[in-house]
Amino acid sequence: MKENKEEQSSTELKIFEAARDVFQAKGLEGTRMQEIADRAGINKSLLHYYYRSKEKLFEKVYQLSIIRVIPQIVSLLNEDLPLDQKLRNFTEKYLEIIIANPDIPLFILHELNKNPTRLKTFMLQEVGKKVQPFLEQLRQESKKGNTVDLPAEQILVNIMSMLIFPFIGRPVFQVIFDMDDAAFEQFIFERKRLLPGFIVQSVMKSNHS
Amino acid sequence: MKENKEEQSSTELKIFEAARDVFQAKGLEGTRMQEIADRAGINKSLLHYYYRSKEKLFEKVYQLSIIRVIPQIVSLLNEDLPLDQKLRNFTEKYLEIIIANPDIPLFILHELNKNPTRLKTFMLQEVGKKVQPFLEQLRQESKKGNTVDLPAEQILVNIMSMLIFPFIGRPVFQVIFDMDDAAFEQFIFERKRLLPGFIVQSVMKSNHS
DNA sequence: GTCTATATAACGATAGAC
DNA sequence: GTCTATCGTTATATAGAC
Repeated sequence: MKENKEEQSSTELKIFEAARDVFQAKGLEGTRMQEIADRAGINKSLLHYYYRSKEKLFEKVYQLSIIRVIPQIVSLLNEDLPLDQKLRNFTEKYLEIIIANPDIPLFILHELNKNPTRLKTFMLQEVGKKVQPFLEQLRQESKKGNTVDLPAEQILVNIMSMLIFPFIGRPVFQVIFDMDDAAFEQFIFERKRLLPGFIVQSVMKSNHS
Repeated sequence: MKENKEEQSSTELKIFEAARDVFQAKGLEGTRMQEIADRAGINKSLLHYYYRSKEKLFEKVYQLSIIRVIPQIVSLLNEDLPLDQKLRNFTEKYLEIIIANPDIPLFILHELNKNPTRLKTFMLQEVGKKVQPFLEQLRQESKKGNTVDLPAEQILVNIMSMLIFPFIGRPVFQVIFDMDDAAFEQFIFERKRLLPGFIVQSVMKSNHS
């Protein structure tokens, strides 16, 4: 019962955090063990003492990056709420999660596209099962004529796209819209305020127009 | 007048195409010159004969990957059409472009996030200028009360997100929805049919409900 | 546990024969 | 132009002192 993550030696934790930062910024192949050591303020060989190899260290970082993000999403989709409230709630909360971890989506998806076997599929399959009730809820509301006439999967992809892509495409949008960093953060802040309503409005058929 | 790209020796072209495939699949740092040589069916040193260094070869591939995609988009946004038709047209055509080049978005965005100075900003600034008239058109229609009440930039980000992200997130969606490759392509085919209508419906206020 | 020093392998790049 | 052989560097990883 004392095997919490907090039990790791301070050094091991420092290494992990340094590795997470560098890996997320530069990817597996772009990362140098030396840079991780420097950032952690320790010697290079200590990396191997705690985590046998670069690959093993990366794997730890990668798995935990996913685990930190996925379960929160799933739980948001399974709350017992009417569809419009759930959409609003999900959009707001998910944006908060991603604002706190803006580099994770590109990190996960880049490595996953390079190496599709990296992700233990059972993790995502678990997510798949948890998402089914939400898709079913969408289908039920669709039958009742309460939503736009679109397959549930397409609707979910639309929502996830609008939530995640702005952070992946950030450097492009900043140039096109001529925004500095502060302006882009303002843009995201505005988005957090406006997107929930837009998504609800796009997905639900308003009954009072 | 004989400086067309087709004038390159067959070897030079083979190298370029091999490099493009490998770079797009594995990124700059993940790519080995040996792998490019193997795929091109030639010797490693020939790579340096035609393109001095790995960095220079990558730069060529990267610039041309962008040039192949960007101008088409811009032209679609500048056609002289009423907003709803333009949205429909843009969505359809852009999906065709991206279906033909599904790996390019992640390739561009990953390298751009790692190295924001890589992209000659003037290229994107050019895009920015070309996009302004479209944003202006959105604002005009918004004033007339014809569109959803959202800043033009937010609307454009929503559209680009729904167009591009499904291809970047493909491996995740395939597992969550339990799709094999054929099923996913069917999903995209369905999307091409349904998305234009959804976008128009989401952005434009229908006047006859 | 943490360091210094070194082994080992891989990669980009070049020299030189043909 | 294209090849073989090799250089010089850098990266991961290990050995061994403290």
